Parts: sequence; C-alpha cells; structure tokens
Amino acid sequence: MEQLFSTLFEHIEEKAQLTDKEKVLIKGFFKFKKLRRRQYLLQEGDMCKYISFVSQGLMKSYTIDDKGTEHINLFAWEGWWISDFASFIFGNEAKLNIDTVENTILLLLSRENYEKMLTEIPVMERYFRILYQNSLATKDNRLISAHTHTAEEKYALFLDTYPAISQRLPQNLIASYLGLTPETISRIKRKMVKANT
Amino acid sequence: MEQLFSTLFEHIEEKAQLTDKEKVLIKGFFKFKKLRRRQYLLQEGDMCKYISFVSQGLMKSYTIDDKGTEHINLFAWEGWWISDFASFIFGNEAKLNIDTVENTILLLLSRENYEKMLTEIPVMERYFRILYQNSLATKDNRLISAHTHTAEEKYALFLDTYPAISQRLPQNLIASYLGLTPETISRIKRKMVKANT
DNA sequence: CCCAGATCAAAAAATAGGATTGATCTAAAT
DNA sequence: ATTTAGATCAATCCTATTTTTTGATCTGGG
Repeated sequence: MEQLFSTLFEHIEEKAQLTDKEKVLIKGFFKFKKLRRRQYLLQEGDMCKYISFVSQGLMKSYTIDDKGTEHINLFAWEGWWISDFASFIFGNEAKLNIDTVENTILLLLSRENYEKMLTEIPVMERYFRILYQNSLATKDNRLISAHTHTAEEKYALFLDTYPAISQRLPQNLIASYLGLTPETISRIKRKMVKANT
Repeated sequence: MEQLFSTLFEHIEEKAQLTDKEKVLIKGFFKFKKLRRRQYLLQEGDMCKYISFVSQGLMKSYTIDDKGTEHINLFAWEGWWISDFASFIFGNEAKLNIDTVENTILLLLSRENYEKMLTEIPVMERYFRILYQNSLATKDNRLISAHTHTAEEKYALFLDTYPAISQRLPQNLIASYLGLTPETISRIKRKMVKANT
C-alpha cells in the first residue's frame, strides 16, 4: 500500500521538492487500480475520467484503423502517466484505447482531484509543467524520426533509447509503435544477427 | 445491431407482452458493450453503474478471498442479467468482480434509465418482478445444495441443471462455483467414467 | 525499373491456461 | 482411534493461444 506511492514520489522529486505534509496530502487524491495483463483501462468512445500513473507494470495506448490494425501511440511503464489527454481535459469521447501489456498497478487521479491538488499544493504546478514540457519535446522527436529514418534505424534507435523496456515488449508491439510490420522487424533482426557474426 | 436486442425481447416476452412501440422505446435505454474473453466488466471497489444483459457470450461474477482464490457467485450467459446489485441499487462500492469467460456482447442499463424505463413502460415492472422473484428462489436452492450435497452430487447436479453451459466452462470455473477444488472435480470425473464402463 | 517495406499465407516456436496425478494433511463422523 | 471426504501442494502433461519466423508476391515513390 505505502510502497505503491514510492514510485510516484521519486518521480515527482526528480522535478520538485516535497515536504512530508505534502506527501500525505497527495496520497489522498489518488485511487488505486489493479489490472491483469491485456485488460482495458479505456476504450475508444469512453470518457477518460482519470490520468493514471503507472506504479508497477506496463501499458500501451493506441488507435485502431479501419482495417483493424493497432497503431501504438505510447508505452507507459513505472514512472509514466497515461491517459487520453484530449478526453480528460476537454471531456470529449476518447479516441485512444489503453490497455495493459503486463499486470499493472495504477494510481488514478480524477479531473476534480487534479485541479484540487494543483491549487492546494502549488509545487505540483511545477511538476506537471516540467512533465508536459518534456513530453511535448519527445513527441517532436518521434514525428521527426518517423519521416527521416529507415525501418532498421527506427528499430535500432528504439532498442537504444529504451533498452530495458524493449526486453519487456513482444516485438509485434514494438513494430506497431514504430509503424512497421512484425515481419519487417523479424527480418531486420535476422540481418542484425548476421552482421554481428 | 438489431439482432442484439432479439435475445432481450425474447426474454422479456417470456414474462410479459410487448408492443412494437414499447420495443422501440426500450432500445433507447440501453448502451452496447463488447468485451473480449477475460476482460473485466467490474472490479471490486468500483461503482457498478449498470445492470448488464448478456446478449451473446458468457460472464462470471466472483469474490476473491485473502488467499487470492476466486469464489464464483454466478455465471451469466445469453438471456441473463449480471451486476453487483448492492452497488447498483445502493450506490456503494462493488464487492464483486465481474469478467468474461467468452467474448461477450452486453446491453447496459444505467440506474437512471432503469428508473425511467420502469415508469415509462409499466409492463417492465412485471418483467423485473418476475425476474427477481425467480433469482431469489434459485439462490435458496444454491445455499441448500452447498450444505447437503457431497462434491460428487454437486457436480452431477450442476451438469444436469446446466448441461449446455457446462460445455462452455472450463472445469476449474465449475469447481470454483461449486466451492470445490479443480483436483476434486478431476477425480470425480475419473470415477464417473470408470463407473460407466 | 529498383528497392524498402507492405501484404498474405503458412509453419514453427514460445507461453499461458487448464487438467491430471500422486503424495500428504485435516476435520468431522463414526 | 479410525475412517473418509475433500483440501492442499507440487509436478507433469496437454492444448490452445500468442508471437515469431519464413517464403512468396505485391506496391508506390525515387
């Protein structure tokens, strides 16, 4: 119970200092949620009522095209937030699906508690400002990479950027994230292995 | 789309007559939900905002004890309703978990629409009265059986009472429903086969 | 016209879910 | 005290589902 917040506090304290009093307050704003592997947190068309902090586990958010293919938008593991932001902020229907890749424990923050927390604990303004700023910056990277790199480069870059998480992901999900087919990844791998021997 | 309501209308019309006008009205009160195999509909601690009619598929509701063992409360297949009734009616936190055994299509009825439907379509009062009355009666059966029958009798009775659904359930779930271990069921089966040869 | 990568179909490999078996253990009923 | 029904634990087996790989063929942009 206690320990589930430690990931969150560590994460916050990378960006802003917290007093013990603040920590106690913060805890009060969150709800727990445990999800088994491959469970939905959010489906397209639902309202996204929470932003969720991953305390343990691994999730993905994605869209599904007309052909039924998943396009992964984001992976979130320990220390990441995940939600359909447009739906959470503006209250419209979610365009994203979110589900778990591994069994996951989440800390949920409702819109109401989010606002409350920001007014009652001003240092959290700073935390979220930095958080958003960072994710905006990486989102740009992602778009640039999509255009300028070959399949092999994208894959190598992914392994390089997220070595730990690559281990935890089946490679068809990596493919979906990179906008490639699983077959392509498989062939790239074979080529890479050969090149190394 | 149309056809998803046919199970519901058939089920209602076993208990009360409906005009075409009423059918159109009724449709308006429901939302669809599609769930893959092994997905949650409801978790302990959530609010149960809907009662759900199973249009296709198979679900279970259950509690989890301190040791992490599931105790199945109810199976619901085509033509059954499922929910955490206490949570739906009184608005407290759900004590039950509900998830799918097979891919399932549900018709969801919110508390608000439930009330509306009952006032706007009085014949539905009769439908639900009979429905509740019947489930109360079977619940008694269940309790009696738990005390008075041996494992073998319980299992045989289950197969006999729900021959069709037994086919669709893995036997560890039947075990959990009957308050037995999977091993015990396995041994009973072996015994029964022997006895028949 | 070439080539990176997609698409389609099938097969192979890896995992996960379920069922079975044997070996104890326990509590209630004789 | 002893029997017995059924639980518990651990290991193994079987089967279904997921994931990866492979080969063959197609496609659109440079």
